[in-house]
Amino acid sequence: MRGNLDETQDQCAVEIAMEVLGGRWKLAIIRKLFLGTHRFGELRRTLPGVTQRMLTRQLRELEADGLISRTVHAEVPPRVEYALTDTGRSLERITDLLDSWGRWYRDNRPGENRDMG
Amino acid sequence: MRGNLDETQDQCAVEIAMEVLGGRWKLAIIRKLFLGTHRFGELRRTLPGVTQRMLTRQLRELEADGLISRTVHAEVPPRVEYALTDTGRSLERITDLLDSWGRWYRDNRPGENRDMG
DNA sequence: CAGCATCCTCCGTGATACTG
DNA sequence: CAGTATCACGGAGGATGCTG
Repeated sequence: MRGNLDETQDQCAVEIAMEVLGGRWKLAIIRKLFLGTHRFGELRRTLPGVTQRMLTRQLRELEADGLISRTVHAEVPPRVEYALTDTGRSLERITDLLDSWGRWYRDNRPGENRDMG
Repeated sequence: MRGNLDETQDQCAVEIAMEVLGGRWKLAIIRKLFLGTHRFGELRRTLPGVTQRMLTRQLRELEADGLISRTVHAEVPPRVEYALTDTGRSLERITDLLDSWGRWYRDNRPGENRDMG
C-alpha cells in the first residue's frame, strides 16, 4: 500500500464521489431533499428501514461533506430541518441517472444468479 | 418548498444501483473496461492498491450482476479476458458524471472539516 | 421531537501462502 | 498467469435504552 502519490492521484475520481455518496442511505436522503426541506422525523418515516442512529449519522456526514444543511429551530418541541446545499443540488443529474438506471436494471435483470447457487 | 415525501416511497431505485456498483473497485474496473477488453493482470496493474483476491471478487460480482463478461482462453499460460456487457456499457453516462463530479468536488471541497480535527 | 451512548453483528477488505 | 484457501481486522450498519 502506501504507493506513489502519483498513482493515487491517477485514481478515478469516481472513488471520490463514492466516498461521499457511498453510505447506504445517503443518496436516498439526497433524493428526498430534492423535493424540499424536511424534518428529521419526516425523513425517518419515508426511508423504510432506517434507524434513528443511522439517519443521524448519514445526515451528519452529508452535512460535514457540504451536501446538506442542518437548521435547528430553538423551539419546543425541537424542530430540525434539512435541506440541500448548492453542492448537494449539483448531484441532481447523477441521482436522476442512478435512479432511472436502477429501475431499468431491476426490470431487465430481475433475479440474477448471484443468489441461486 | 415543501414536498410530499410519501409519494416517493418506491422511487429510490438509487439503492438498487448502489448495491450493484457499491464495491470499492467496481466503478474503477468498469471505467477501465470502457477503454477495451483487458486481462486480469492488466486490470490488476492499472488499479493501484487492489489485491488479487479483491480484484477476483469484484470481477466475479460484476460478472454475476451481468455488467461484465469473463472469457477464459484454454491456453498455456492461462488468459482470461474481461469486457463490458451491454448492461455494463449502459453505465457510461453515470460513470462519466460521477467522475467529473468527483473531480469538481475535490477541487471545490479540498479539505473539509470531516478530517481536520 | 431529535438525538446521543452503548453494545453488537456482519461484511467488505486485506495479507499471505498455495495451485493448475 | 490467474486464480483459490485461510486468517484477520476495521468499520459500516443495527438494536436498544436514555435524554434535553
